Amino acid sequence: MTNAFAALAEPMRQAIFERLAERPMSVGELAGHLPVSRPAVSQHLKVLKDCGLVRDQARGTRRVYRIDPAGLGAIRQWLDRHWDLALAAFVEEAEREVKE
Amino acid sequence: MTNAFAALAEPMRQAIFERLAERPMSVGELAGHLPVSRPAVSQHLKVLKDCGLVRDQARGTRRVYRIDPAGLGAIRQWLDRHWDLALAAFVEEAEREVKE
DNA sequence: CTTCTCCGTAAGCTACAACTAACCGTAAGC
DNA sequence: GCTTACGGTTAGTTGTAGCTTACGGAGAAG
Repeated sequence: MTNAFAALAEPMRQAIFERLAERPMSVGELAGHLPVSRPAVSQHLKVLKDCGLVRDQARGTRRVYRIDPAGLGAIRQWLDRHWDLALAAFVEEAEREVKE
Repeated sequence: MTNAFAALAEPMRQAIFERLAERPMSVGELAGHLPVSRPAVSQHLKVLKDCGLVRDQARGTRRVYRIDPAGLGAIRQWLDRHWDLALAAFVEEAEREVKE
């Protein structure tokens, strides 16, 4: 996947991410609450992990996944940067229309 | 498209969005600066428009597109909500580990 | 050592998204 | 009126993401 945006764009990954936002969970537990198979959840977790959005921890035979706050931070930075740019352009455009 | 996240996930739409963040532009001008055909840009703009991320305005035969700040606001709200959730879960988990 | 549980990975299929080429509609200019 | 410029829409193709099934590996329990 290219960036963290694309990772969270997928609806199923959003659902997984929201579940993990409540509390850390194992792969099987996630799959039990979602309408997809366990391998599918595992693949999604791999994508989220590569983007730095989640972290995994071996817990016996199970593998517990939790959210990595740093991942969301990167998205917020991107959004804030373009948020400011968009607002600046919007204000500038509004001022120009007033002069006309 | 499902949500605004998926709209901005596409790299080409991100490029278009960043161009419009600098200043409003027409479809042909956007296509001239991007490595895709004009219909492709038009289709991407349609997606962005449906998500409320951009607004269009007829300017003679040309059609000028600009960013709609309200669109980014929705994403920020979603992000902030889950940002708080993730942080809360993270802190709670950290506290529990201390007790063990 | 064997068995069971839990998970990751590979192979294969299917569905959808992104792109181009071609067409049509509309506004400006002669 | 005709022509040109600009943009939206459609049809069709192609690449790729997401899913399932099947398999293999690692740890816990007996």
